Amino acid sequence: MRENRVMSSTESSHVFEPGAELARSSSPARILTLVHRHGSLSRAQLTKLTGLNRSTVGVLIAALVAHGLVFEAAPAGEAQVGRPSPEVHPNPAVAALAVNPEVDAVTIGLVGLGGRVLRKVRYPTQRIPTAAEAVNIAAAVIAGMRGELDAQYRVVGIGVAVPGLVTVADGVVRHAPHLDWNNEPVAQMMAEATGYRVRVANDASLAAEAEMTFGAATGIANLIYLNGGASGIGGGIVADGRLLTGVCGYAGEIGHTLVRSDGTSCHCGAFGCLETEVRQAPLLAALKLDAGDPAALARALSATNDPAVTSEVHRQVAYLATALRNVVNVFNPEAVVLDGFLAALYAAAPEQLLAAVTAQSMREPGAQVTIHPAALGADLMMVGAAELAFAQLLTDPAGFMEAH
Amino acid sequence: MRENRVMSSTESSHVFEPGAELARSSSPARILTLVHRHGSLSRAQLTKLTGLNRSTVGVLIAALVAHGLVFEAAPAGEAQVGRPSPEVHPNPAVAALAVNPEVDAVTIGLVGLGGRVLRKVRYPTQRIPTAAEAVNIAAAVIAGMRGELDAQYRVVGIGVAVPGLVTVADGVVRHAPHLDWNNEPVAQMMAEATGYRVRVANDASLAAEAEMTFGAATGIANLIYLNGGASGIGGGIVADGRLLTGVCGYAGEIGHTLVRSDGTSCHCGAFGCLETEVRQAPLLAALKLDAGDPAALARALSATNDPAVTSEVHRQVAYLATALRNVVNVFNPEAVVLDGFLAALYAAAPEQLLAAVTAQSMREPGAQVTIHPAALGADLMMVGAAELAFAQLLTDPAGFMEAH
DNA sequence: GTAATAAGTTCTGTACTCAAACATATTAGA
DNA sequence: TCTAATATGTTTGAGTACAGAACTTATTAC
Repeated sequence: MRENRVMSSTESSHVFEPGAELARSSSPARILTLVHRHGSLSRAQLTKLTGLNRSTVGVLIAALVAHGLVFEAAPAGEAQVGRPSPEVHPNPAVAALAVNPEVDAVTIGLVGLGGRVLRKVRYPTQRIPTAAEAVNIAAAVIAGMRGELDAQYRVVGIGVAVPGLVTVADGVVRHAPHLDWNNEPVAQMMAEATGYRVRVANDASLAAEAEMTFGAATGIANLIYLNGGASGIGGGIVADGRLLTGVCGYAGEIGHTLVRSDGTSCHCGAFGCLETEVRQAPLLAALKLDAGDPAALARALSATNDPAVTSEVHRQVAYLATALRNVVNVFNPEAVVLDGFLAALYAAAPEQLLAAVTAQSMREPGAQVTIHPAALGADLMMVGAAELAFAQLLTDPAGFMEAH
Repeated sequence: MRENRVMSSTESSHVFEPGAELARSSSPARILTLVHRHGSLSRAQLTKLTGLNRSTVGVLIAALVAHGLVFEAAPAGEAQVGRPSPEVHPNPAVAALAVNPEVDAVTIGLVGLGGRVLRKVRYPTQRIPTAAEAVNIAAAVIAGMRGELDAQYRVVGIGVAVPGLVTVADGVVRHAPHLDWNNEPVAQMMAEATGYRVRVANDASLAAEAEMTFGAATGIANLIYLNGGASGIGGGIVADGRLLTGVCGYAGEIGHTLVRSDGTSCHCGAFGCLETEVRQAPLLAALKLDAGDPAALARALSATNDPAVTSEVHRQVAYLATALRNVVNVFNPEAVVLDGFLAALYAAAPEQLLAAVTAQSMREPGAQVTIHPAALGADLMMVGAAELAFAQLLTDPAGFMEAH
């Protein structure tokens, strides 16, 4: 357990160094990552999945057990012929903190190795929080959990999911339009306020990774994730199993691609963006709802047959299809995962969306792609942000445990 | 030297297996790849670049020398203090064949390890070649070179660059609209016709990789490549140093993204694509040229001050900027490389394009991106296609040389 | 109760890599 | 011209990761 220590502002080592995960993923890393992603696997399954010799797998798991990262237990499922293979479980006491500032709340969570959300605290705010306020709220909640954390958990760090452009290397939020944050060194602020190691990234990118790792697109290596929120559309792209980041970590802004040449101008500086044409507000207005809960929206959409609503749904689905046509042609993804009100929109007119995407896309990539609603729901951001904090541990378990 | 043997159609091993390069890039692979990409490097430089111990580097280079993949020579440049470090050169006698079918010709090349084009034969065709004709032409040219190849070279295989959608895993050209090829098993056909191992991929994707490896974007890990040809616009995307392929290898079709909602319909099934709005033909028409040579086009554009030409240039640059805005927001690339008539278009109005891209893109990724004309010119496709054939050798030099 | 099966365990060999000590080829300066 | 400084190649010995073979163990099938 780590001691609760005060950090000086020069002690920058608690901001994760970029390139720390450049080290080629080692064998212990592969095993720990598999166990983390699957929740639990038998030694025999790990042997098959890694392609390593079973004697080697034995040694590696023993080391992970010695480090307290995993534990073995008797097999649970129905028995097979042959000696039973013990199941390897991730140790949920090895945990990561997740922080997700939004326009109306700051959510703080604790996520165990294996991806289970162990604690979640949503702290509503009266107005849009500043970066300093968000950090203070998170730090206060974490301070409140500190006794429990130090007694029962090994916390590997904090992952912060921010709705905006983030330079991942230094953890600076360059521009979060809806929070009105500009050049906020969130990683440093959070590290100084809590003493934990901190990494920051774009929320939709983390969501994309979480959906690939634990959600609707488990095991799919090429996927597009799009989340429709009250304030806009965020996106994340996973290609060949890796999240696309671009040079600075800004990649994935599918919400700001052209879908309508004569569209209205967008806060991003352009016009006719997906985000300006496909919005939650007109749907809620047509339905005379004011709550932004995606599930309620989906229910209301399926219940209504008001032609004004239907027409708005069709209009938005057409623009969404155009955006998807672009990304399907450019990425040849296996799946598109829709979250938030976009999932509700899809549920309201699934055939229309799929038909429009297929018609506009090039034949071959268009025939490949499938569309799914997101699966992780409320815990998505916690899991995604935690993944950010787990990354270094999963890349180099032995090195990480020795260093911390 | 491999013997000239006849292959049966069941002998499918000569189509490269997918996933063959899944093996984590080994140390000999890293050294050979560095030498191949740089043309030559001193042992001291290799030690620094790989981070390996110099004794290890010595052993590895000795093995590569023993396999005849590289050779050492006295250092050429100006001398430094200290013992001179011998330069390691790729052996150009280890070579790959490159084939590039186009609407008016089939080009066959021989490219040595290190990326130098050693031979190039352009075989013009009277009409658009069928897949069988293209394979026959290539096989005939290769048969003609066979004596020289067997005597002086070790040929690692054939890479084919096709302007169309290609399933890389099995080497089937799904759809090449301008060649009018559909579901042509080019890898298998070429393997049977020549006896060599064959891999096939999209031409623009290979060009993107070649520009990253040897051309205008050397060492840039996140780049967008766009090539404007007589028949359309092809694109390739490199993210984190790896070419994006998508699930089936169709990724990169930036030519088929929306730039104009009321644009004309495109052969791809959609409308308002970059490829339908930005075309070489109207530029040539305005200039009263009929040759499609990009260099001549660039010269003519810079020489003219005909307002009709200028207006067409401005119109096309505006649409190109819109397409670039989309990819800049989605990928956050470090560089955009423009080739073919798009390079001429850029040369004609560089400030306009850059200003429009910067204005429309989100501020942060827009500020990051630079625009470059392509550097490799005529040899680009040969180098790119050869890279496809070299891939397996570069990934596992020892294993490859033992097996072949 | 015995065979078949599947898997964990132990032991040994090999390949890769590093570090240290040593050898060598060059420049800088006395 | 000689010597020091420097950078690098070379040799040797040791450590680590991993595979493979032989052996052991726990389960099902008959």
